[in-house]
Amino acid sequence: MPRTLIKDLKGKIGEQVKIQGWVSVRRDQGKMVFFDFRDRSGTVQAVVLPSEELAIAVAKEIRGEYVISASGMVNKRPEKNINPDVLNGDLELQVQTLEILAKAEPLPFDMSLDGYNLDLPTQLDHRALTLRHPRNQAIFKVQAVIIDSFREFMKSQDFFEFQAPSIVPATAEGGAEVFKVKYFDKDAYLSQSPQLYKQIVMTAFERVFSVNKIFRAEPSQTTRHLTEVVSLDAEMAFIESWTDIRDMIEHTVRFILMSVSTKCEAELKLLKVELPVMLEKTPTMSLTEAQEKIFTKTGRDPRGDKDLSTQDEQDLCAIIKEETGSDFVFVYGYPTKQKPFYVYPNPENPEFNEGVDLIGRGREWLSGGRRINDYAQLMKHVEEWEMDPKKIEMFLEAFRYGAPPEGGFAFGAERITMQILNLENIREATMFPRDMNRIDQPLSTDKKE
RNA sequence: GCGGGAGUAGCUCAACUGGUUAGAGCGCCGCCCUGUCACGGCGGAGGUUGCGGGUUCGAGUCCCGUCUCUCGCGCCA
Repeated sequence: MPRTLIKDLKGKIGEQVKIQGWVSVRRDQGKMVFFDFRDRSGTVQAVVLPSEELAIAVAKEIRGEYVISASGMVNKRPEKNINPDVLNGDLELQVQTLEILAKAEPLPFDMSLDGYNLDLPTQLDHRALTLRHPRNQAIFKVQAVIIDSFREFMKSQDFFEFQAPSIVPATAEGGAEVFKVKYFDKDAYLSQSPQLYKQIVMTAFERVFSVNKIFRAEPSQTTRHLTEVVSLDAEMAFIESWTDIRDMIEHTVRFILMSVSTKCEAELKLLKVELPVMLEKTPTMSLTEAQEKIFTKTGRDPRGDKDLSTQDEQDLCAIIKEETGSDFVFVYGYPTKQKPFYVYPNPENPEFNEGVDLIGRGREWLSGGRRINDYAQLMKHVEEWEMDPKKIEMFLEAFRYGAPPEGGFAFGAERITMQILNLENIREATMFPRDMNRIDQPLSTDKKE
């Protein structure tokens, strides 16, 4: 008999079926035994009646996470036994034959829905097991929808997907720390960002995006930093103003939120998450205006700071939420010297640039902005930023031979998953997180070889 | 890098100002249960209180050292 998926059982009431999957829990009633049964498509209750002597004998052996194959009749439950609170609570499989496909050792912790309450390090130490928990599956299903919908929206706007390299030559820019790798008898580095590559590809394909891993050797052990990240990057040519970038960011994030809302209803319900509110037009202000607003509303004075602090972001979001109802705010115009060489300075006030950040629910979601496309201006910045032109020659060549006005943006898939789901730690939104102190296993100093 | 918090059973936690044999829930093992709802009842096993030293009649608790985890800030084009 072919295997039936649990999600298809509703249409098979009264029929003989075979289902295969994992046992989430066994409820042994003595003479009869119940199981909660799980496959990739859903969960259902199976019941073994006392009359099925062979099956009962097998059922008594079964424990959590055993993999079993069960055949029997799909029954509608009697009215009084219907449970509206669980999936498939109105039907059950009445088991006739039971086969154990794989045994499982006793679990190291409680995997039940109610009892699942692990410290994050414990959860990550046992990722191979905790990945099976419905809560974690919900998080990663949402993440898959986020990445899919980014691709879908970019393609709908005629963006071209390219593959950015991970192995790169000498560090082009200061700032973030990089991982050095042995490259035959030479040195190479892991890419921190596809920034320069996406700008190169933009000069050929106009609108480009990439979904790729980036690596950062920042010595930061926080709830929102990883050393290995999935970066969602976009770059577009022929813009008229940095506001074209702001608008594209807004449309992209709106599309992602809508996709999550329609495709992940069950997951959002399980995770008890409400999506943030994005207005028709998201409030937009300069860094200076934002700092002024924080000062007048809170009395705390961040005016003149080179960037928004963590506290500033929280305060600003609270103020904007109260004034407009929006969970998001765009902030543009950062001190030119504080940002990378390629960011476009405001022609009327070159002290400030045309970079823009989207801040939501008190944290930075993504950043982008207009870039310098004029070769002479770019070379002037290369000089002022004391960079070695030889190290970015491929990038410079693209701009030496005609590059249109352009800009782009980038954000981390794990970070945005955390933001959308209101998770407290980015590691929850990462299947196999890498940080200073962990690569699958903790990197304890006393365990070092 | 700076500052705070924590480390007790497989997991999550408790143990008032130092005071019997360090407890509970869940999990595990055994028995019971014909409609359970990630059940229920009875019983049982399970601990070098991270590690090392010190103070004390007495240390999970106080002191010193050390290791690990964690949170906040900084860093993070």
